[in-house]
This record gives sequence, C-alpha cells and structure tokens, in this order.
Amino acid sequence: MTPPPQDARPSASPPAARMLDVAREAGVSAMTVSRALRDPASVSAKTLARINEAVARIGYLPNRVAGSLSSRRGNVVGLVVPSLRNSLFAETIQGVADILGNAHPLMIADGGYTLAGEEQAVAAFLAQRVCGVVLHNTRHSARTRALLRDAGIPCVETGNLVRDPIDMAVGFSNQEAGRAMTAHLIARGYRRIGFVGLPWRENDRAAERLAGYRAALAEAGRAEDAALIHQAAPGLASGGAALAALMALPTPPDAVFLSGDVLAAGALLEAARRGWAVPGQVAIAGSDDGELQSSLTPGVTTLRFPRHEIGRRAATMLLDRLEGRASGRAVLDLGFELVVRASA
Amino acid sequence: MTPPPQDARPSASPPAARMLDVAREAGVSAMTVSRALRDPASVSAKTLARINEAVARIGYLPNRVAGSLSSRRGNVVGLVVPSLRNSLFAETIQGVADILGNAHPLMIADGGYTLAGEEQAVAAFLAQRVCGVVLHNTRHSARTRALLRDAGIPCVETGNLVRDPIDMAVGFSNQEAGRAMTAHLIARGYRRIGFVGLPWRENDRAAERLAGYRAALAEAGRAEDAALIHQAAPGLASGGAALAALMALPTPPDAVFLSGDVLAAGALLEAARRGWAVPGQVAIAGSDDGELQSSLTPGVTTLRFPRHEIGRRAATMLLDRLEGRASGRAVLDLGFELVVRASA
DNA sequence: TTGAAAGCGTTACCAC
DNA sequence: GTGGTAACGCTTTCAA
Repeated sequence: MTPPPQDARPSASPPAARMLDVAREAGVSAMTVSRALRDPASVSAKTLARINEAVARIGYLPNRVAGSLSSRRGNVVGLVVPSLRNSLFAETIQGVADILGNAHPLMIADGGYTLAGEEQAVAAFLAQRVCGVVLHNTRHSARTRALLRDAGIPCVETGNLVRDPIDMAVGFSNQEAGRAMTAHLIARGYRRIGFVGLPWRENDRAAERLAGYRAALAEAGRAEDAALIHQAAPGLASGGAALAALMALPTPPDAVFLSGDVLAAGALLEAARRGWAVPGQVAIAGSDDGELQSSLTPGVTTLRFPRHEIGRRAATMLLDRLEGRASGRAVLDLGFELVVRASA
Repeated sequence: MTPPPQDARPSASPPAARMLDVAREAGVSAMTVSRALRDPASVSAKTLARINEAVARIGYLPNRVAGSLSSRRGNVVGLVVPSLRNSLFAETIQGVADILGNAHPLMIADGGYTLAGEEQAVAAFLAQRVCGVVLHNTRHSARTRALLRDAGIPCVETGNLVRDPIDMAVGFSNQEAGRAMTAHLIARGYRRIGFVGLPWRENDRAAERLAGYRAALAEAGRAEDAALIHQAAPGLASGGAALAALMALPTPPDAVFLSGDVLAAGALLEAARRGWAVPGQVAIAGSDDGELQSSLTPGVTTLRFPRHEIGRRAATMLLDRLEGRASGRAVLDLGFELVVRASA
C-alpha cells in the first residue's frame, strides 16, 4: 500500500477540531470546555487537566470567529496610519503592538494620507467588528466621525493634539513645538530665521508647526519675511534643496528651522557639501529626533516627540475602556522635548 | 423635555443594524439582501436599487464575523514581521498592504526576532481563522511549520531564499548578494577586504551574507583573515565603530563591506569625521539601498533588494491561491541589484 | 429571481 | 461544578 502524497497542498485538509471534539475526548460537555479555556479557575482541577490534555492531543485551536459572534465581543483592534512606510508612524505602531500583545490582534490599514482612504479603512474595520480603533491623525471626514461615534466602540486619535476628539486622543501640540524651537533660535541671537516645512495645505501637523513659528516671531516683535518661508517635500534631498534656495536669497537667513521628516539632516549634508559652516554661517534646527540627526557632525538641534509612548498610551487607554477601568472622553498631552546640540 | 445627553459615551449604543433590518426596510427577504450585497448581478435591478437605498438609509455595515463563520471562509490575511520599527520590513509590509486593499484586511503581529514569538503570533492568527499567512522570515520552529501545514491555508515566506518552503516563498539569496559585492570589490582591485555584519548567530540573513563573502574570497584564491571579519549591532554609530576598529589594525583593510542596516552610512560618516579619504584610503560598500546611502558624499556602493516588490508578489501569490488561479508550491527569486557609486 | 430552513462553532442563560 | 438549549448574523442548500 503506497502512502498518500505527503504534501498535496492545497489538498482538502481535515476540518479543524471543534470544541465538541475536545469535549468528547475529555469526556465532558462543550460548555465545560468553553469555561475551562476562558476561566480555568471555574472548573475542577481534574476536569481542567483532562481538558488540557485533550486540547493538546488533538491540537485544538479555539475559533475566535465563532466566539466573537456568539459573545458579541471581538478582540481585534484596528489601526489606521497614513502610510506603513514612514518610520515615524512605525514607532507608534510598535508602541500599540507592544501593549496589545497576542490577546488583541492588530489590524492595520493604510489610509494613504487622504480622508477618503481613512474612511474606507474604518468602514472595513467596522465590518470586521473590531473592538476598538486607533487613528493616526486628528482630521477626519464627517462620515468617519459618524461611523466611529455610532459604532459604540472606543476610539483613540493620536498625533496632533485635538480639542474635540471623536472619543479619546493622545499626542502633543505641533504648534507649541514649532513655537518652542523658533523661540530657542531667537534666544540664541539669530536674526533672520527661515522656516521649511512639509506641504501645509494637506498636512495639519505641518500647518501647526508653521503657526507656531509665526507665533514665536510675533511674540518677539519680529516681522515675518515671506521669502524665508519654504515648503518642501519629504526627503533628504528635498531638505538640501530647500536650504540651498534660502541661502541663495539676496539676504540669506542666519538660521533655518526645517520641520519634518529628515529635512534637517538633508540640509546639514548639503551645507557640508557646499562648505557652509554650521552653525557659524547658518544654524540648522530640525524635528523628529532619530539616530541620523544625532550621528551627524555637528549634531542637529531638534525636537523629540514621544511617538512610541503615544502608541503605548493609546493602546492602554483602549484596553482600559474595554475592560471597564475607564470611561468618558480623555485628551492626553504627552508633550515634546527640545534637544539642543551643536547645529543651533 | 430635555434631550438626552449627546455624547454619553460609552453609552449603550443602539445595536448595529442587521441584514434582516435591511430586508424589512426593502421589503425582501434576508436571503435576497445577502445575495444582492455579494453579487449584485444575481438580483433584479429594481430589487437591487431598493436594497441599496435601504442599506444607505439605515447605515448598514455587513458583519464579516458572522459571514466568515457561516461561509467557513475568512478574508483576513495575517502577517508576521520580526519588528514593526525596522523600516526595511516596512517596505515589504507596504507592498503586501498595497495588493490586499480593503477587501482583505491585514493583521500584523511582531514576532520579536524569536522563533517562539513568531509561533505565538501564528497561533493567534489561526485562532482568528485568517485565510492566509505571510511570514517575514524563513526560519521557524517545528510547531510553527506544523501549525501552518495543518491549517490548510496558503502561506508565503519572504526574505532569504529558502529551498524547503512551508508552502510558497518569495525573496532573494543573501549569499549570492554577499558574494556579488565581495566579487565587485575584488574586481576593483582591493586587496584587504573587511567584512562587517549583523550578529550572524541569531540572524540567518547575516550568516548567508558572510558565507557569500567567504565564497567570493575563496573563488578568487584569497586567504581569509579572521581579523578582518567583524560583528556589529544595527545602527549608524555601530557601523562607525566597526570601521574604526578595523582601521586600527596593524594592517588595516583597503575596503570594507558593511552588510546590513545603516552600517555603511555610519562608517562613511565616521570616515568623514576622522578625515579618511573614501575610497582613496578605504573603500566602503553597503547593503540595503536607501535615500541615506545615495545622499551621502561620496554615494555608497551598495546592494538594492526589491523589498516592496517582495511584499507585492507575496500578496499576489496568496490571492492567486485563494481565488483558485494557482496551486502548488512555488519559490520565487526576485534577485537583487548591485548599485555602484563613488564609495567603492 | 426569490425565499425557508438548517447550519457555522461558540457563548449566554438558566437549570441541575 | 456541570450541562442543555437557544441564540449570535450570516451563508448554504434546496425548493418554489
């Protein structure tokens, strides 16, 4: 008798074991197995042992789909980010995943930097009956807000601090951050301070940073010079180009605050190539501290945002609500840090 | 009469609309609604219109949990990565997500660089009855392999090319890559070629690259010098330190291949700080091309891996199987590119 | 083209 | 402590 082929995939695999199979194997009812698995203490020690043996013997894996339907309670958490590629979001994602662990699987969708993309992702999550949602953003379409409000599940927005959250929010104030860095440059004695930011029409965080820059100038009684305000795409090369453009002005700046992505690092590399002394000829300040900014020479004076912690707190708030430890709206400001190095 | 509080969250929200509610609203049976939603063509135009109206009116969102249980077919795909933080994995994740779209929500778990972590993540996914799994790794525990084989769902391993996949695999050969870069350095006329890699005891990809380095030396009839082989943690600083260590040898190398992460960029920055001419005094080669390596001066000669495409192909293979367009095992080699710039 | 009945595998509820 | 029974909201199957 020849044995059947070993790896005839995708052969019809035997149907997965059910709870009833475990019950039979252990000589108890399905109900008892269910309880034993969810709350081992609610079952006698002997029964528990027999059930555990049976589970191991037949390789039983609980069916969470059936469980969720029956209990009307899911365990999956949904997370929407603008992009999966961006390492800044990756920090927050990791923070969320660290807290959730395997008990709360994480569904991640990429909303593609558009309100419509986010809305579709949220709708898809709700169809999967997620037990909570984390949004990496604080601007949403009206329908996104409505969907989430009506779903009756907890929702945490992360990122730019918001005054009117859908439900809960964790983040920091980009405006305050922009203001703080600009004030630092003013305090250091720089007279003509340039600003480079990501396209602020589409990006509320970038817009807030610019507002902070303006606020700081106004507070110091400085006039704003439109020629010193520059918009740049993300990327090292883009930061370098922006610095070059500002330095080509008839009256170039003596300091530039490049807010976002790795713009500041790009500017520093460009300055090195051009032989501009930093900070002697032009000071450079950035945002979003990372290994790159601290490893360059000179080190980049920058803002440090608690992105990982934001993820952890977002997940914690969600779990607290799911497990009844908290209720009601909440907005949590985790602040930021000004890291002063040699570049400014 | 005072209206009830507007945002009494978490107030008991009204139960979500069911298919039956849509059916009543549209004056048809639930069965007809089910069909209309999954295959609009199978229902008369008038009926379809009434159903769509009803869906919109009551804001119905299909319950995929119930649907999956009933049809015994899920739509969620599971993805396990060693870390969510690492931007290299982010490329592949994005590729997978791009192809899957919202029709196949993506569950992502972080296996934490350990076989046990991956195993737990896989078990959690199977409990959620995912319809397919993508693994960012080709080394697994015996139980991981067994679980996946018995689950009877498609599985794609990505990363280092593997000869014996659990089911399907997409990737490139790290050994070939290591060999190619080393051969390039030999062809350029470098005599003492150093190798710096990530800890190869725990990392099969790093081990393969080292094997490739050795193979290339052997092919060229060169003796291997253990002093020139260095292990380094990931990170810019680590790459700089590794280069410094090699350059401090009695007979320093004239070229160093730093394989992995941003080690090469760190080495280049270190060389700039120390005033070592690159490639005059020491040539530097790296791997994993990114904006950083191309933006530095000189540009880094490096290996480019199709990480985004690997994700896209992995997802495509999964969908092809799920939709019956393909069957059987498959191993896909997407190769790599040698990018020659000024540093080596 | 449409509908009724019978599950899918689990958990809630209530009895023993 | 344990077990029956009836959902959970949908899809499958079969009949009209």
